[in-house]
Amino acid sequence: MERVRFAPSPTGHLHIGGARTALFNYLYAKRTGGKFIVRIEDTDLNRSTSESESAIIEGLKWFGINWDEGIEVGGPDEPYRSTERNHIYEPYVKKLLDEGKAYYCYCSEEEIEKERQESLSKGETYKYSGKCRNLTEEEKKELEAKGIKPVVRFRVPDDEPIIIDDVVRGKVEFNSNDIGDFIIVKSDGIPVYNFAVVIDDHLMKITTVIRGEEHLSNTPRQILIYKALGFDIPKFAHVSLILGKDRTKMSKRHGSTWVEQYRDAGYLPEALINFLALLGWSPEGDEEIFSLEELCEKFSLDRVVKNPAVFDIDKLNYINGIYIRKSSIDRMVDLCIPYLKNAGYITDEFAKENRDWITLLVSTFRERISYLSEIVNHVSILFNDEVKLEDEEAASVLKQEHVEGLLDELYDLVKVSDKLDNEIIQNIFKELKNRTGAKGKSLFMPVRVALTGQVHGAELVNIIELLGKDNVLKRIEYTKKNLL
RNA sequence: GGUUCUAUGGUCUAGUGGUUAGGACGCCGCCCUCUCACGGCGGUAACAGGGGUUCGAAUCCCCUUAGGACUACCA
Repeated sequence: MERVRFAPSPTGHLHIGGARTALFNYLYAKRTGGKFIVRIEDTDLNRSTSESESAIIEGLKWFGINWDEGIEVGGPDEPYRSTERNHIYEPYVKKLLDEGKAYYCYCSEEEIEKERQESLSKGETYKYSGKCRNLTEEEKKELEAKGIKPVVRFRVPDDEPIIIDDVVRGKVEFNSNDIGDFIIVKSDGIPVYNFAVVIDDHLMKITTVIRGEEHLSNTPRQILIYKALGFDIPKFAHVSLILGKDRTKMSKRHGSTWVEQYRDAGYLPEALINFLALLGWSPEGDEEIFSLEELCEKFSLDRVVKNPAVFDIDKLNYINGIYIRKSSIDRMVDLCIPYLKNAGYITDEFAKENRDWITLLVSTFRERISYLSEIVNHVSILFNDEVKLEDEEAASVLKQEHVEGLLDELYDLVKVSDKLDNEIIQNIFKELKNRTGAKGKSLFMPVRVALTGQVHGAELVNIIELLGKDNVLKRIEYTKKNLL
């Protein structure tokens, strides 16, 4: 059975790239009937925070990506946070030390940094000198007496080819000569990520490691550890990165990079998932719109491409728009209310008492937005009491000769009806047409401009219904007085 | 600099030796329509360059170029 995992380090929000990695792992597990594990790799004490841990977990939950074993849900390999697994790593470090496959190193960071700078200035690649490789017991005692806390370094074997048979990239070959003895346990006794992942993945019986390409160059180090410990090496699948418009790794400079930011802007989780799935993976047919369930059935690592993908917000907007339009109106209303509230257009109380009105508003405007927060831009025309002419074109519509008479008739018609609903408004337009002889554009446009100040916009009948009788009358008065 | 990955329209991609190089986003046009949007239809646009291999290369090999990742007591 396949066992895969997502092992984020809690040093920030759930990044869009991390989300895709998690998604691919999840989809692969579902597709193969395997298990998906979520583990927190918090070996970096300085940068890890519990806030980001929960942010990441919340992000996954928001997507509807759940896991079979791991943090919060538990499982056979508890705990699922590496800082709590120190006692688990210890024996493996000891084993390596005892077998001479690792050794204590007392070099100071300053010393190492100096060596690094030197080789850098000479244009060489830095490799640890191996100075502490063969320290005698006496020398170690002496160094320790000075109070130096050693790190543990892995003794990298000479001239050993390391071949990764990557599921998505094919064979990738490294040579151990290019790798210096690297640190596996920091001086504070905490193992370094590269070491902890190996132990964790092994103990959790991970069969396929699906992760971002940024880890590809770490993989030889990890394979060396697998070999030294006599562990079976899992399959690796390195998925290429998501790039910004300038083709560098997506970062803050490129705009929103956290899933939280997309959620807040009003992107739907299923849309983001659909979009992310299409970044680096493609389905077999021409169809592109898939639910999470459908993706679970279709996903396959064979169809993951090697080349990096540029994050295209236009396409995301397109996909999100599709989901906004096809979701239940009730859900959209619930999701839009916070934006309307935030903009100061409605209150909680109003929302409770006027659900039908908000429903009409959302269904009127949802076909013109690509993300939910955009709705506030469109509805502003309903809430400003004064009609503002948008441009010259709008002004010229009102300058037509028949407009004043048209507005007078409209005023009368609205005034005598006790309420305005869709049918009544339709009838008012019919009657208006009879009385004035105006039809089509010359009938509707002046009304639209008189009421909204714009020559374009949503279904006019809906706008009138949303405005309501009083507002319509007020606006006609205002327009006649100020804009004609 | 070193190690390593990548290369089909502006973007995401299909394609695994013989295709009029397919789809999607974007853009443009038409239709629908009071307008805009939605929707429908149509169009625009690509195999980075150079060498091979082959009867035949987007597809296989090499070089060049361009871009990316890594190069920490970070992950």
